[in-house]
Amino acid sequence: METPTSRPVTLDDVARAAGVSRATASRVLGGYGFASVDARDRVGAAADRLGYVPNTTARALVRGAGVRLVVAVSGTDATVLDDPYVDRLVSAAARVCAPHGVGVALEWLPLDAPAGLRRLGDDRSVCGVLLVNTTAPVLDAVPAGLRGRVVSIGTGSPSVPSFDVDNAAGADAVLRHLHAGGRRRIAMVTGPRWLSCAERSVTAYQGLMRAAGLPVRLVTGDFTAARGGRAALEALDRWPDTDAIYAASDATALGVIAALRGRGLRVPHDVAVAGFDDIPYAAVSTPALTTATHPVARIATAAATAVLDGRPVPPVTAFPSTLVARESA
Amino acid sequence: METPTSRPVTLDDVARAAGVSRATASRVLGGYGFASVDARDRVGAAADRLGYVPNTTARALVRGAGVRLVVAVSGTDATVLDDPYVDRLVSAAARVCAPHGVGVALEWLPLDAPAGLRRLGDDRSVCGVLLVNTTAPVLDAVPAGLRGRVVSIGTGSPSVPSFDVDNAAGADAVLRHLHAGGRRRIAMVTGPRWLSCAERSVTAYQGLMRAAGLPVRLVTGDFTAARGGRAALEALDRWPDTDAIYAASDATALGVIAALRGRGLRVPHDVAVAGFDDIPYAAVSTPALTTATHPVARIATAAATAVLDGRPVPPVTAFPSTLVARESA
DNA sequence: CGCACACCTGAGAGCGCTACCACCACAAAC
DNA sequence: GTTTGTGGTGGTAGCGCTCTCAGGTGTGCG
Repeated sequence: METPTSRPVTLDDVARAAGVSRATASRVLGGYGFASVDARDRVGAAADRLGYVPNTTARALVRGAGVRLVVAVSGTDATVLDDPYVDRLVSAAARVCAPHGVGVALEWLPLDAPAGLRRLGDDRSVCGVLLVNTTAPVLDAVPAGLRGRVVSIGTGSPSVPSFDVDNAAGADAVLRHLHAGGRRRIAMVTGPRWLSCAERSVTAYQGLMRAAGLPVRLVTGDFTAARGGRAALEALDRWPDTDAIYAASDATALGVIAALRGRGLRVPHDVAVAGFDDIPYAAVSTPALTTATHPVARIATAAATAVLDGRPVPPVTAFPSTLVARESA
Repeated sequence: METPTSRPVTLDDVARAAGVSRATASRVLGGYGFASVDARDRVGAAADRLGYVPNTTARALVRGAGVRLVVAVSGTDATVLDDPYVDRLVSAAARVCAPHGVGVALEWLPLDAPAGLRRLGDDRSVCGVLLVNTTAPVLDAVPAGLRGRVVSIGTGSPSVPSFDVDNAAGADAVLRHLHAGGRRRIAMVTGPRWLSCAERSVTAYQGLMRAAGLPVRLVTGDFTAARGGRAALEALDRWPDTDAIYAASDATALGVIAALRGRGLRVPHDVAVAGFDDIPYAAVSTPALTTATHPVARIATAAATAVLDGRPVPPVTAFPSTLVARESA
């Protein structure tokens, strides 16, 4: 297939073997400009024979294109990177980027130092940024040079298009289901309060409760199961007659169920529990978790594709969230 | 901080601003070779003032270094990429690679066409490969040019170092716990049978059962919850007196528990269930899952660091797995 | 026949950077 | 005085590729 020397096959080698100039070989392999059928055949054959693989790095350098897509996750500390949600985002992005010769990097963007975005904007090896857990300060810190190369997974801004699940619709569907099931004293375990996109479901919850003349019972969570459990107990202590708990994430909901069980409360008999995300484990939990879908992989795929394409994107792309009614509520 | 022109700041700009040659600026910023204190100061100041960020792409090109680390997951079809295990691997790798200016790509390596590795070996933009779900054909397909740049997460070979959890020890710990709890008719739901590293726990199971004079009851799973549930029912149909099920993964175990519940069987009263991995949801499942730890992030971090460093690595690095006894067994 | 207008080609100038090499200054050793 | 360093520096040749540009060769048309 290739010469015994370990030197990698370059475009020059292919051109020489095909008896054409490097320029012609580049045109054929790059699929642009003119090239005769003869040249096309010869170059193609030579490339196959030599096992030529274009050097993405050199190509990126001359084209001024980037080779990395950075997933920048905001948060108070680096533990935000431990979230399975981030794992799914990164993984889906890495899958989309692979055929383009682009790799994905994962970074924590401290909430109080969003200036780190400057560096990303000045780094020509970065072809785009996926902002996760966006907040207003982060959006403000996006340098002009990054415009068109950055999208947000969550809340966006006029200059930063956003991709996210329709949080409000999902919350709405779940809460209506709870209400339809006869629940009237519904508490909510929120996500982190500084996270603007998570606040949408809080707003939806508040709106629905007020409209129905029901009490608003908010306890703060952070999307994790452990915190969800503690939050549930806190809610129970403050409002012992609570008959349903809506958790901002399935992980939280699972923690809530475990805590409830610890208190000797039956789900859904005593307290109904519903989550958000429809993670794989929701279907096999005990009881099976009622929740709303959150197409994380699809969102990440769309966001990464948008940056990779570089074409203008509508300011907001909301992915529908639908109810998945199971046993827990 | 920088000129109003959108042209990115290059090393030339810094050198000019500092009144030195590009070579000197490169030495200072690269931290190699000689440079007077004066030159060091001037270049450093100029770089700061101009907001210089080195172009990783150019650096990689001239150094012949790669800019991507490819996570190549073998499997019968592309659904292997949907596994949360892969998500964690990719995410951890992306975190380690980020400071090095390296991005992570995720690819499916068809089990029957491991020749895809050739391409990765010839691609100079690839600085390394993380083989996941390795099998003998995959290891055989690793081209010589990739030696030293590829490591396996799972089983390795003389030329491909491996990083993995100590599957046998984990299985051993869990099974001994089951045995100590009085269980004698222990079935096992395996991982995919073609996956050599997963077979280690099967071997451990078989060895332990035979040594204890207990029946070997194997049903095939694929690490997913859905398949785990079906496998559990299959085991129950074949051996109705089964009093414990050891699942090769926590996801499987969760599926097993759900299926058992569907049959009206109580866990652990009627059938004890244990898993492997200690995923976050294991602690909050109902009942809380007994399992053995699997430090996925640490493994991926070590593997990625190894390829990034390029230093020789011991052929096998086994990460300990310890029992986490909870309620389910 | 000349002219336009295709189609096709190769030379060559970089992309931004590293690293090799030659060179200079100065000091210590012979 | 010459030699041998040793710290410090700049010139410059590339890394492998793309893409502009100048220059072909044909064909159709006035």
